[in-house]
Amino acid sequence: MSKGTYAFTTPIYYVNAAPHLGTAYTTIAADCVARYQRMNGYDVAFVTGMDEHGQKVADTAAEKGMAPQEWCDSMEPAFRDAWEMLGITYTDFVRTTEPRQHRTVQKFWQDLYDKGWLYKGSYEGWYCVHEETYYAESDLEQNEEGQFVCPDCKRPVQLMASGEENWFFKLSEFQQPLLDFYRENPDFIRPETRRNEIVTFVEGGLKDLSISRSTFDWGVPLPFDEGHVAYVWADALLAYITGIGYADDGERAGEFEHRWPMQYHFVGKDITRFHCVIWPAMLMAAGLPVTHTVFGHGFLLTKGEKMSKSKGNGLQPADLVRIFGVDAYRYYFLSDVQFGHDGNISMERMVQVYNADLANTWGNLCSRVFNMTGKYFEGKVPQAPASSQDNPLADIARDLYDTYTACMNDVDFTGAVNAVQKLAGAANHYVEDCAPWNLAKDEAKADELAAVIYNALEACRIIALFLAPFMPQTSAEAYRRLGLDLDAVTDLQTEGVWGKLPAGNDVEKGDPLFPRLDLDAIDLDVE
RNA sequence: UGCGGGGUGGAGCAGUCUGGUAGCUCGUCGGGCUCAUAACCCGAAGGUCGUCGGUUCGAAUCCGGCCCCCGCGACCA
Repeated sequence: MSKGTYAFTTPIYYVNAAPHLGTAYTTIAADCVARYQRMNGYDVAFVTGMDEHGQKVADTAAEKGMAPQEWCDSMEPAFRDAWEMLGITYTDFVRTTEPRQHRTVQKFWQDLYDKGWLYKGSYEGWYCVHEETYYAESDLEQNEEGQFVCPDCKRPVQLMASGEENWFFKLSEFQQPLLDFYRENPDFIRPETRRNEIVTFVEGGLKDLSISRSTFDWGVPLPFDEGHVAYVWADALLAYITGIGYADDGERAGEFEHRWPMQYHFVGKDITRFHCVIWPAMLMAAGLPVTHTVFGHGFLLTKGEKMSKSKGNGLQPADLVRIFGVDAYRYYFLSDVQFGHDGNISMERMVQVYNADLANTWGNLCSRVFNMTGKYFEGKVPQAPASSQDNPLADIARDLYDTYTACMNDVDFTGAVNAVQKLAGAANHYVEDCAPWNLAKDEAKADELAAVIYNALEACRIIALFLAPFMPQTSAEAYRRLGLDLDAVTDLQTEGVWGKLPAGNDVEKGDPLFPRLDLDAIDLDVE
């Protein structure tokens, strides 16, 4: 039945930071794709997880008086619960401390070792613990006390004793192969501005990458040199393949070969470099195909600034879910922020979008149409006269699948939502034009009334259907009120055809799907 | 210094790649309807598209100069 596999990931989130609006944003976007592709008949693999290794994690655990594993375990519920709250339908949650991830990391790097892509060397450089990266002295900055500090995080760096040896991956040999790859696969890095950045960076030359650490042991030991553990990125990136069964000889044997390469890695724009340079080079070295597309989305900004708690604008996902509900939360971030661009978000805007799009347009459409069905047809979908196929809503609905699909395949969530909302707007318009409340006063116009109500109901069904990847709960509820089951949908295209709503179905008015909100009445209580 | 993003009616954005009467949501003003969540529908006002110059029959869109804002610091996508 399946059209094939469709696999993608969010980043494997760093364990030291609980989920926030940013991580939730990436994850919601991925979930929207997951739900969409399932409705399209694909067998979806959606991998997320937690990145738990590295010195910073060990240090944090020590500060808390915990063993590293204990600290990581204590963070898992924060992620699992957040994703459950947001309705995230991941298919695998990979923790980098799991035995299967150890198997992946060891198998992968052993393979690259065997293939001659690694060598042991020392690095004459300065090391920043926070960034877990070495810097050349010429790249360093100095603080007020004259200390050398990390150019990225401004923290003091340590001079690593010469003779300290690490394993290096011959990344520099991939400069040309990567540039060729970018040229031949223009969709590999999206959006385009991100792509240009990466190309410029790689054209500037690549240094070999230190992929091991021997100064601490909180990581996966390299099988060919047990005194070294894998560098965090040499570990975390591989969680993507662990999540689809790489190095699994048990019940998931063969899954990796079936699902790789993936369609997408959805990442924040700050980590596109790791995904667009190091990761494809690692895969090329292993002789594996490269993920089709890395999408580096933008940041969410409040009042034009990056979000932060220290500036007092640290909205938490749970706060917004409490106020708006999970569906409106998802809808707002996916529809109002162009995926790929930075987006300004605010409570004012959220309330505005909620009231305009959800309460007034979509929710109210359901209310008025379902209510009239109750009033004029005893709560049953009227039999549509043959002529009802010919109406302005059917015309719009006919083109909707193509428009919507083109947007969704391009991860243009805003465009997809706008296409659906056009039908909702047209339906409100249509009801106004046809004025069923007048038709109901004239028995000679019973057929016309039936046609109008049927068409309006059918528009509601189709809107609910196409909004389902964005707002799964309310779409399922709208379907239920129409006497249908959204879970039974297996093919969006056929389900989206006009006229599928069966006459005679019971229609339930129900409470408003999206009660209007008053900004002034909202208890922010965010601090 | 450097790298990147951006400056479009009161607010937030789209349009810029592939030049051709400036579009959307909200807000404002006037009108209509009554099925509906003070919702819905119609109409109107409001922009020399940061700035200077160039190319062109024609530029928000292409080219060059300049000005301003933001990110590349922080719990972080």
